[in-house]
Amino acid sequence: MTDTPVRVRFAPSPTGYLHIGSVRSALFNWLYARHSGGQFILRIEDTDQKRLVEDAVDDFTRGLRWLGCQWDEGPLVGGDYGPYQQSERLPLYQVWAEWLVEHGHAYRCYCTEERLEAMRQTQVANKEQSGYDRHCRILTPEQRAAHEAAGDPSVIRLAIEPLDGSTTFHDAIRGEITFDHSQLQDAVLLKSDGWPTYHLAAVVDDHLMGITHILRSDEWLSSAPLGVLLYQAFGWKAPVWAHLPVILNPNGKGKMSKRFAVGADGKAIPVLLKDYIAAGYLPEAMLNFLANIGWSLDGSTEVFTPEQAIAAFDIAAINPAPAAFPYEKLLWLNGIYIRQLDDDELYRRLLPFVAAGLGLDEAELAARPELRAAVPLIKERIKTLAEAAPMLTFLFEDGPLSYADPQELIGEKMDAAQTVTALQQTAAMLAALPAWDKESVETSLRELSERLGLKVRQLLHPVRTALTGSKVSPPLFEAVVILGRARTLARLAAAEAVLRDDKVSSKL
RNA sequence: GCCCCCAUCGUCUAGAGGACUAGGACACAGGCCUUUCAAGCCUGCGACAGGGGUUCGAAUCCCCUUGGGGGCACCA
Repeated sequence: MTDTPVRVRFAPSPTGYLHIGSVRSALFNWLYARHSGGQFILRIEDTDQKRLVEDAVDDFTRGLRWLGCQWDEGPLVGGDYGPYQQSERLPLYQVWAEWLVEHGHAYRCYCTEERLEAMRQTQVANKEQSGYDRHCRILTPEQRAAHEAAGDPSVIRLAIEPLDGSTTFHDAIRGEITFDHSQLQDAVLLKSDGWPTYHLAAVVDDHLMGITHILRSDEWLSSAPLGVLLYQAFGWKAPVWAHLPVILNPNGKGKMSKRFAVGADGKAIPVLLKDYIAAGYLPEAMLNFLANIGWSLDGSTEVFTPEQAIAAFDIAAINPAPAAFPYEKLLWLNGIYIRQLDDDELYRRLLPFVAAGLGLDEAELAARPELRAAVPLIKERIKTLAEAAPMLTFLFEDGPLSYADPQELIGEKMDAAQTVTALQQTAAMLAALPAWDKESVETSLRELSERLGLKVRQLLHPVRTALTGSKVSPPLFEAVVILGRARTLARLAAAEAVLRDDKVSSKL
């Protein structure tokens, strides 16, 4: 345990919606905060004005809450270390950037974009190492005065020092990591418009907000020494760094991009949390799934609660290797969680999805009895909430079904005539049934199949197809009950007629 | 190109020198159950990237090679 209370943060940039990889980073931070009884802070890093996406912050807060990772400080909830939006903290960064200049750890650079671009071109042409040539680092006081007098715009750059040294820091997942200073850039800390870059803003905020552990994506590893040097320059106590392994495309090729990901079968899969939400994944499944990428509860337990994860979470146990996104496993897990829900709860969650899938108004759907009755029938058959609607359309169709291929109505090892007879008999039997419940329907149909000398599956095939429009459907006896006697008899008659017509036409 | 990180079944992982005949899970294949499809249960398939060391002993430690990933902006 640490001597000071643990404070971790998730600091997304509102340049896009919540990416599934970011969500994993947020989750690990949250798990660690809860594990150690510390605070989880949400901070918005909106220093790139050009790429701002208007409703991104809303997407972040909704996504995090959907997952169940509530932050202790940040947007919507406040806190003692605010504001939690970097655009509202500009003076802070300017003050600290100035401080660095005054203390010789940073310097103003007056290089124009044109000069920088020309320098890059030359470096590429000569196959030299790329990077800023530190032109303005060695300006004389007179030269600086001249630039200032001329009103030339400037940025503030970090002065890497010593230039021939190296920086070593400890990563809680990977151990000691050393970077030679010859590889480091005199990175821009404050842009010419007075806004900070990530390097400055993150360090200033992490320090001012009392962040003790920085768990962030592996992509930041290369710029970590900049952060270390900055903490040193400021004379601040450095936090613990832990760089989380990146998540790769499911096919293992390249990291999952902001825009799309490639599945194992080469097809695209969603990358944004909101798309997973819309596809009908459960938050409890998503949390469980994400926690299992780069970390595991005990190596053998696949399904576990947030409480279990919190209790067992350990930064040092995180696997440093990049991981392909195991999409198939998410689907499987989601199915597990769906089956764990009780029927009323599943019904509640299904409502908006089925309404959307069927093109019905949610209130209208809720007023009907079919969906609630069908929940137990589809529970074991869906892996996402969105998959329910297509299986249930036959229950909400009030008119006759269309049978694209009448041949599909014909039962196994049966002909059209036999099928017609079977459908007729079924209709007659069901019409006369005294009670309309599952047992009565099942008993009568089983008896009928015996009487007709058919296997149950043989009889049920045409009945199923006639009633549902498909060879595949939820369990038939229950479906018949939900469908009701009127629609059942109407469909049986319609199917029989279609088969007759088809038989006639094929004989002509 | 340069720097950094990583390396166990197809995939997610367990394994922190002897308990490894390398465990679990997804996927896949077969079987059972069965009114279709599922679900469930059972069985099977399947890995320590390669090469050198260190050690009585290496998946575990070191080195090299190879492979994969990430980063090299007035973006984060």
